[in-house]
Amino acid sequence: MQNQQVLTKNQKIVLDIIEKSSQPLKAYSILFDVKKRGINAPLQVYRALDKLVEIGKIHKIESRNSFIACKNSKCQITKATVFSICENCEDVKEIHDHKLSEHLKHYKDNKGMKYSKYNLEFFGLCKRCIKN
Amino acid sequence: MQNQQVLTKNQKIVLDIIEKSSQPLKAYSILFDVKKRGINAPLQVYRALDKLVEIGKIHKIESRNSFIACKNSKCQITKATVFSICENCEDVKEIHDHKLSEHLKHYKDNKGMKYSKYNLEFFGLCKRCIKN
DNA sequence: TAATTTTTGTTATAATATAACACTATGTAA
DNA sequence: TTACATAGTGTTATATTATAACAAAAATTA
Ligand SMILES: [Zn+2]
Ligand SMILES: [Zn+2]
Ligand SMILES: [Zn+2]
Ligand SMILES: [Zn+2]
Repeated sequence: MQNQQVLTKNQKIVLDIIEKSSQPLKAYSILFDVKKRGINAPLQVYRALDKLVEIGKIHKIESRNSFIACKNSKCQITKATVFSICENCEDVKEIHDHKLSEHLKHYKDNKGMKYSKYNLEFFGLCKRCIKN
Repeated sequence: MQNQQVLTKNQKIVLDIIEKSSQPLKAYSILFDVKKRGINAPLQVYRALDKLVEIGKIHKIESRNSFIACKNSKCQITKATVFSICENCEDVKEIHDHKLSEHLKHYKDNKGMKYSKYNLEFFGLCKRCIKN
């Protein structure tokens, strides 16, 4: 039931802001946006973010310290994420590639480690930025 | 010649500390360690770190905001990195897996993006931590 | 030499994230 | 219902990570 969880007021407010954005948002930019809705302190935002990441509603883009909504219900179970990031315009998209996911999910190293999660970030130039 | 570059004094000091550590180090912990060697300010450390990352001598572990020395000369060209991170003891190892690297290097999405770089972080439990 | 670029040292500050504590709401079990 | 446990809230303060701005020194180049 983890991914059908009832969200609290603050969690809903923060998720709402992130879902309405096409691009990843930073914690303090979210804080700025939600001040008119009664959230006043960083910690209130970070707590909501932590929970939303935990239940898979959003993902953290580690290299950018920012947060993006997940549109794929499968992520909420797998905690396996792949992103494409344009280094020029900072456009970020989540990649859902079944073959790639399977490959990574089943990856085994020779050190006897047991993996439960992965995060892959591709960097480059998006179509639009290549042209310019 | 990028990866045979002559390092400056500060860059050498910082690289030396990181290479002597088996585990990733954080910028301010590096700063603490190098104070006896004449480096006094965060910026001096961050500047050295930036350069060392740029030339591939070290990598940043994005999810941990820490830095680890690279032992594989190939990384210095490819900017393609894979890490395994134990979520219990925080042990980090760089993974060099030719097949995986090739797979990722040649990955193409359907959005027309041109990738020049990637970073993959696997999370789980290391052999030792599984037993305990 | 002079001009240019890179690195340095320094102070200050920005941006990102968590600790600690008292309190409130919600769920679960006598 | 009461008691207890769990999770979330609001708040203040603080820790951690990272960069801006500027003047001076060193290294590179022409
Ligand atoms: Zn997702
Ligand atoms: Zn772009
Ligand atoms: Zn490497
Ligand atoms: Zn471990």
